[in-house]
Amino acid sequence: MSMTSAFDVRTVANRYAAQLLLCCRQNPIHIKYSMARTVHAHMIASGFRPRGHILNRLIDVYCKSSNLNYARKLFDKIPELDIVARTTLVAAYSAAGNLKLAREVFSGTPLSMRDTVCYNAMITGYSHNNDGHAAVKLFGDMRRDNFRPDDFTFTSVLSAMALVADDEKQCQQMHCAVVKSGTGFVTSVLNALVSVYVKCALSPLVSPSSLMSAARRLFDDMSERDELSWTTIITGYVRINDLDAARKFLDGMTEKLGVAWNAMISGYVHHGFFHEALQMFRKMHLMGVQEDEFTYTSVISACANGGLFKLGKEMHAYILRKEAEPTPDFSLSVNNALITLYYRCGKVDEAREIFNKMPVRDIVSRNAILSGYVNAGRIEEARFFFKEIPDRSLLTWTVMISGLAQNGFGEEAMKFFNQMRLEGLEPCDYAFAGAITSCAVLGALEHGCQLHTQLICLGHDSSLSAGNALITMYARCGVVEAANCVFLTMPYVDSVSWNAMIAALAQHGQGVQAIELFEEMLKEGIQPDRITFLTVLSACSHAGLVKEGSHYFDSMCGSYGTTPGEDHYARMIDLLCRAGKFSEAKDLIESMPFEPGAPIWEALLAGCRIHGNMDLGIQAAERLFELMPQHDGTYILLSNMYAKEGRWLDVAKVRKLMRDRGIKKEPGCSWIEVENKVNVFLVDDSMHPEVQAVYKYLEQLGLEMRKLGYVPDTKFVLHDMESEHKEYALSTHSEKLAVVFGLMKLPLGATIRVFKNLRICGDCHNAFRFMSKVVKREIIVRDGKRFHHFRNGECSCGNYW
DNA sequence: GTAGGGTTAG
Repeated sequence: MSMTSAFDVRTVANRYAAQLLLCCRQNPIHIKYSMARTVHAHMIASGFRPRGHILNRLIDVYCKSSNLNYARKLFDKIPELDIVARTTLVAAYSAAGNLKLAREVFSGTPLSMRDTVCYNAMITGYSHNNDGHAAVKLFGDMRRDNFRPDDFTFTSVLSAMALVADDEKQCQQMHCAVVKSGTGFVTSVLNALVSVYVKCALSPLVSPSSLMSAARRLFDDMSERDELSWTTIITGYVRINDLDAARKFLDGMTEKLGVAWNAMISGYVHHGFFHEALQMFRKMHLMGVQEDEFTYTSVISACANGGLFKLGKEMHAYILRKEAEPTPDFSLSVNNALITLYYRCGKVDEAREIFNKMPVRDIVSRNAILSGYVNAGRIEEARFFFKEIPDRSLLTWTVMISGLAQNGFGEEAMKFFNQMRLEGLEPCDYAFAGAITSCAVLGALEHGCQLHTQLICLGHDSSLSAGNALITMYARCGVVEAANCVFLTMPYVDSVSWNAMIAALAQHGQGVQAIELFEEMLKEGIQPDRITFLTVLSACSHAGLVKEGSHYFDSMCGSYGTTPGEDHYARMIDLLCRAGKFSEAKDLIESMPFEPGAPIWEALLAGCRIHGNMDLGIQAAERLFELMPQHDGTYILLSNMYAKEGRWLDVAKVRKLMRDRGIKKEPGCSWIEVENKVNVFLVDDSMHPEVQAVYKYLEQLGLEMRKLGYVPDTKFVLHDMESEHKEYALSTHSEKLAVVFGLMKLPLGATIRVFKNLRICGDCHNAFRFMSKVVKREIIVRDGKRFHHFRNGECSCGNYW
């Protein structure tokens, strides 16, 4: 082999260096990566060993392409890596989020080789990966080992401290160290110090204003200030919720710094002052302050959160005009905000169109689209989209879990929650809220309680969203007291919490208490929303409070400026019909500002069923058949109306109609928890030993009841015309099997909780009322969205039946 | 070879 001259080596090295430089210029990272790999392959083929800045550049590109394993294979084994290469590796590994690798390289560097810069890189690594404590500790080690911290060190360690500092003493100690080190005049160090004070101002242990004034004094004494100095003070005021001080500070600024204005605008958005945020933007525009993607994202988010869709669209048009050729960075954040704007105003397809056109997308874009599908109830698309997301974040899972739960897919939501944990993600309070909601949907009280315990253990018990989910869960599982306990012990509540608690009382027949709670809510100055009114109207309906219901319905448009929607009208019709006030119900329907739709007729039919108002009921059913001929609920309501009057031939006609029109009687399934074991009942399982046992018990019970003289007077026993077991006292719906199973297993006085995947029908309702009296147990049945509580022959429920 | 902020998803 011929000796290569020094001259040749230099030429080759220069050529490679030039090639690498070329491929690193203005290319997306994956292109840089593949170009660098090609150059590298040439080096290997020609026997050239990269060193010095060529090696560093290669390391940089490989690491940034997040192909860490490949980078490791190439570089970790090189024994003679110099301190510069090692520092590059440390910085690159930690920038890619892999602290473990960074630490390995750092620890593998002997003390004699280390310098301040490599400590700085490691401290920054910790700081970037949110490990403030480790950064501060390494800073201590560094000083112990006699390395002199410089201005870079202080800037990094202070920004790490801003993650964890929570008392004034720590701030002052660091302040002293800065002064002693002689870096106390460096702007970046002082900025970082100010932000530590600002962070401390948020700690519950201190007085925010005193820490904030310390930060402000530091700022006032600075000899040189840059953009960041101003911005830090503004965000400080914003964070301690002193928006006026922030605004005053900004107004006093002589320089026109876009970043500072951005901080102010986002502060307003954060605290819900959307109009103020937009006003700031207008002023900024008029004064000619530089706008950028941060400005636009905040402003669009103000429109999205404030429901100002028209303005939002105008902003969209304005941005398109202004930024003819946006950079990928610009369009990423702005488009993400736009996606949110569009799906929030119900235009998921427009949002998706923006997503499709985006040059670069990230996890935020994907999560936003996923939320769009979920919020629109387009679960099938959400499932598909979720599957295609490669880099699922905690939020991705959370959106999916709560989306499934809210759309009634409780079991699937639970599966996702468990899967997420299996993949090593620790659920946040929102994820818990989703899982708890799925327990509410399933009526899984035991599981819900377990989640409640875990929530407390993980310190999420003061969470608003989890608390709201717990109220609903306990209420849906029949434990109103627990719901109330959660409501009373929550540190912060919002209108959702109030709504949930009012609904909890209403669902359990405590209509009067529900109204009282509503009045209390008004006294506390909480603005009722459309959901509140829906809940209050159904509370009135269940408690038979016609006068109060009408009053609240009227006050909705009057005092609270909300327009009643079709659902509100439907509740009013329900209220009036339950009270037998059919002519008033008819008047109300005629006075409606829109054509009555299905919910209105359904409420009317249900009311007619209760009072046996056949003519009107049949009219309502006819309208429903026109509007939605395939909806099984209408047929069930109608047949129950006939059944109640003993018109069995008409019942049979309705059943025939159902068969003729191909409306399937869905296979019902019920389940009951006894001694922590879940027992599932399907009507089709008649040969199952457990079901056989139930039949046997049922037979005995039937005999007993006949002996007591109950059976001959009860029409419901014969109602299920298709049952093979009609000779028994109770016909064989799955929920009845479950209840009877409960009677067999649970002692007198116990509460039997049954959950059903379909609506329970009229004869079951009668049967349970009757059973709760005869067998002296409380029976709680949950079906779909409704709740039935049977006690001593009475039923309180949020239900038409 | 190393540093500091303002934004977007529930």
